[in-house]
Order: sequence, then C-alpha cells, then structure tokens
Amino acid sequence: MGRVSDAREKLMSAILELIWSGSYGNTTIDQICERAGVKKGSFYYFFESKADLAAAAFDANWQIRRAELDAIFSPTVPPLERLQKYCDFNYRFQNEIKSRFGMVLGCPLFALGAEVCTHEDLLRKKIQEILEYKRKYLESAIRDAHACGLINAPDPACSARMILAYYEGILTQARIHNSVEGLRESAAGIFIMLGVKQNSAVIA
Amino acid sequence: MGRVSDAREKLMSAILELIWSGSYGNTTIDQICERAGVKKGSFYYFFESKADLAAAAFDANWQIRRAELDAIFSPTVPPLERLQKYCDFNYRFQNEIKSRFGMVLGCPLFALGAEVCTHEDLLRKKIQEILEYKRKYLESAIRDAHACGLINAPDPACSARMILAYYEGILTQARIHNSVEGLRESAAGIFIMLGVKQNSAVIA
DNA sequence: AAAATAGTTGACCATTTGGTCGAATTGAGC
DNA sequence: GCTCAATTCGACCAAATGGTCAACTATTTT
Repeated sequence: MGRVSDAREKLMSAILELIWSGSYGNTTIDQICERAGVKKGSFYYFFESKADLAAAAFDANWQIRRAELDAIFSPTVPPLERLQKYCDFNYRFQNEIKSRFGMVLGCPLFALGAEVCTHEDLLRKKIQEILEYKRKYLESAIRDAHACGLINAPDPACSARMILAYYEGILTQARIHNSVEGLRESAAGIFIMLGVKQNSAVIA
Repeated sequence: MGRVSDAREKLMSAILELIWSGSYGNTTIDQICERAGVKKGSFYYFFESKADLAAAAFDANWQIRRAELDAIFSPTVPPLERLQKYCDFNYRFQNEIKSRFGMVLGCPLFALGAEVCTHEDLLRKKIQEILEYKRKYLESAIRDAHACGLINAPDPACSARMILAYYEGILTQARIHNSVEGLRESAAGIFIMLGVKQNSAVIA
C-alpha cells in the first residue's frame, strides 16, 4: 500500500558514481540528490546519512558484482584460467569505465577504504567485508591450483592476501596515473607471484 | 627584515597529520589552522588553498623521506638487502605510527592519491612525481640484483612497477584493516615476485 | 470511495566553511 | 630607538552544507 518509489535505487547509483569519479569527502548530499533527481527530504526519508547510503550502495553493488565473479570463478573452470579471466574482465571493465567517465577509476572499494577507514566505522566494516569476499574467490582458485599441482601454495589464504594486495595496488595505480596500461598484463604478475610452473598451459 | 615565522611549517605538519589520520576531503582549513595554532588570515598569507598547502607539505615531507631512502637504498648495500631493509623500515615505521596515532595509517601518499587524483590536478601531479621517485629506488635495486645474477629481471622498470603496486597495496590493506600483520613478512612476497633464487643469501 | 499508508516537496534553519580585509604587531637591520 | 617589511589578528561576509518539518500527493487496500 501507499505509493512506490525508485528513489532509493536512484540515490544509490548516484552516490556510487560520485564517489567513484570523485571521492567520498568531496561528495555532498545536495550533489547526490541533484544527480539522483531526488529532493533532500526524500533522501532523509530513506537514509540516515551519507555513510548510511554509501554502505547500502556498496552492498547493493556488490550483489551484482558477486554474480559476475561467481561466473568467472566457477569451480568448473580450471583454476589458473579463473585468474586469467578475472584479470581480463577487469581490464575490459576499466576500459569501459574510461570511455564512459573519461578517466580510469580503479577499484572504488579500495579507494573508498583508504579514504574513510579511519573515521567512518560503518563503511570500514562494509568494505572489509566485501574485500574479504574478493579474497575468498582468489583463495579457492589458488587452493585448487595447488591441488592440481599447477603451483606451490601451501597457504592459499596467505597467497590470496598477497595477490589481492597486488591487484588492488595495480588498480589504484591505474586510477592515480589514469592509465589502463598496468592492467593489460596483470595476470602475468599474478602468475609470477604464484610461481606458476612454466610448462603448465594456463588457457585450457 | 620584518619578523620571521614558523607558521608555514606548522601548517604543513598540521595538514599532513590530518590528512594522514583522516582524509583530505574531511579536513577543513579551520581544522588545519586550529591544529597548527595559526589564524586563518595567516593561512591565506602563506598559501593559496588547501591543495596548495597539501602539495607543499607532501613535498617538504618527501625531502625528509628521501634522505632515509637514500641510506636504505645505498648502492653500497647488496641489492636484495636494500629491499629487505626497506620492508623492515616500513614495518617499524607503521608500528611507530600505530603507537603514536592509535591506528595503522599506511602510505599517506597512496591513500591521498586514490582520493584526490580525479579532481585535484596539482596534487595528482605531485603524488605521481613522488611515487615515481619511490619506483626508481626499487628499480635500481632490482637492476643491480639482476646484474649480480641474484634474480632474473630483464625489465627492471616493469618489475619495479609491480613491486611498488604490491607494496602500496599491502600498506593500504594495513590501513584499511588497521593491522601491521601483513607488513611483517612483506619482503618475502617481494622476493617471490622477483623470483629470488633459493640459495642466494639475502642478508649478506 | 474512504482510509490508510508510502513517498514527495519546498520552504526553512543553524552551522560550517572558504575566503577577505584593514588595522595592529613584531622583529630585523640600520 | 627608528623604520619598514613581514606577519598576525579578528572581525566580517557570502555561500554551501547538513538537517528538519508540516503539508501535500499518489497508490494500494478494504
């Protein structure tokens, strides 16, 4: 009963774009409302604060990303191929972003995390949670690759943390330098870190 | 002639601390002035804007860091030992930060870069410049290690970019998770990436 | 069609913020 | 101890910002 609204969704995608193409601190509630085409009163009808909206937006966005990653990291795909596909996907994605926004934007999660983690506890927790999910995709691929004898990674959780740090680092570098260049051969770096045995064919 | 002032320096260290322990966007000019014990009029006497001050502050800070890094990356030190020392230094440094600020703060440069690169061109350039210096330290160590036959790195510039991405990634992870844990064995990760030959003694 | 519910609106307010200015103050050099 | 440049100060301003609210509107349920 009562009327229905998509203001919630519009606000979420608005803040996502604004944070991504700019920053959290530089984004005002007025800006978010304007871009969403929603009045401030409605903003506060749906959300308590900017942090609250941001957390909801990243959460919703993650649900979409999750489906993509589930496909890429499907256990039916050979483990090293999963990593390769993941890198390819991100490379394509960042190129898409660049043509849409005119800039390479890297990983919104990591950039936001670095920005707000010291003074926005709700967001920090949300970001940690999603990064942990990301790490798990890597971990299982690494564990499977180890089990296949493709690599030597006795501690997959630890290797996954390393790879994640490396990959997020590359994405952030791409953002800072506004260049997708470093992402093109990113899988090679991962394979080096994992000590992929030379003769193992990555692409099945 | 005329009086002398240390307001400039006080403002620079104030903004540095505030950005570091918080963020750029979250830091106001009033806050900076208050922490520096300097009135706003004086702020605008010395600097044009927050971005201007931040650039000056990071520049000045870099001059100090540079001396430390020159010592660590001295060509008289065996190349892999330089990397080891670099990691050790940062580990100690982040621990110090943690006891002083109560939080692990990672690399202020990278965090700031991720935050402002899309909308503060002056800062972006300054950050790119300093990151490029950092990369060069790594590059020369890697080139020397390659020349000694300790590793196989035919493209030291490229390897250095990888290592830098990885290391900044680790530092940012440390910030986001408020934990120095991932930094403790960070040199090991670097050595893996460089494919350090097993039998080469790292510590001379 | 009435009632209840869900959402919208725009006016409004208190604070915060970035930024300016002229007058006052201080110290260095003569 | 005078002079003058360098610096400080605090008052001030306009705009931006976060946040509230009561009235209004649209939709669903009964």
